[in-house]
Amino acid sequence: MNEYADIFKALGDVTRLRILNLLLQAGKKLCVCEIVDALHLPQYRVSKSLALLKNSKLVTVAREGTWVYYGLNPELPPFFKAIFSLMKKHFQDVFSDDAGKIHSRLALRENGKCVIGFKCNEKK
Amino acid sequence: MNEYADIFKALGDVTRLRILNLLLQAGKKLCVCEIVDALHLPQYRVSKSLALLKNSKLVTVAREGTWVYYGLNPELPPFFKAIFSLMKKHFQDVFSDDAGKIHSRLALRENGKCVIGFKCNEKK
DNA sequence: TGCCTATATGCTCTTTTTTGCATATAATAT
DNA sequence: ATATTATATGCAAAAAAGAGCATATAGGCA
Repeated sequence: MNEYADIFKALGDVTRLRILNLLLQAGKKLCVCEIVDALHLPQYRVSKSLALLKNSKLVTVAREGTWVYYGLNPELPPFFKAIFSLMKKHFQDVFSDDAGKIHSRLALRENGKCVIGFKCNEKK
Repeated sequence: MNEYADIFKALGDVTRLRILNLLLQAGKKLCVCEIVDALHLPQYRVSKSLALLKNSKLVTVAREGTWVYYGLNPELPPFFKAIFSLMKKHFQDVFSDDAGKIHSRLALRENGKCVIGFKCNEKK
């Protein structure tokens, strides 16, 4: 199909937008349980959204032991890098709760690493 | 759902992206037959894409007699205006044929108005 | 080895989107 | 009216996306 359409399609979903926003606002790689906890969404849903974002090359993955960290792909074409910086700026207000939650969650890290699982089992 | 996700979804389709690109590169309102001609797509497909873009508030419509002109919505929120200017810049290369075609088509206008229908009946 | 925790994925059901065709509407001219 | 041209839209089939649940995999540790 078309590279640009595909990426816009990947952006056309609230869960995925919220995940990307977390990564943007946190400014660092996040592990899956941190995202699950911040978004209050079922784990399988977060994992599936992350899988799609990874297929679209928007995020990259790095496993560290049991934990898996996702980060924004630093090798994105300039066009989408520009869109990401727009999102970073504008989404602060749109998903403001999420940003707060991820920051409290990040405060629980030890030596910069996630050491707890997710406490949130809410089905939304 | 979510305003941003909805608009990204509207951008997640090649036909719609190509239409928006025409509007961006032309810098003026275009009538449906001009778009059909430039994109070499069936008329119903262009009309349906335009209808969706209109529902997403990305474009506006103005009928002038038999002809209907579509233009970029000047009242978009700043976030999407910014995305549009990114698209205008970057899509010049991506859909370069389209831009050439719409310019030759626009050369056929008289007094700034479209005076011919579409000559292209191609099914792709 | 076996168990626990973190994460991924297969499967099914449901909902949305896309595609194509045929037809409807709208405006103009005869 | 009727015909013609421009545009929109209803409908049905096909394809794709989303939601939920259950289960699989993978790594760490007893």
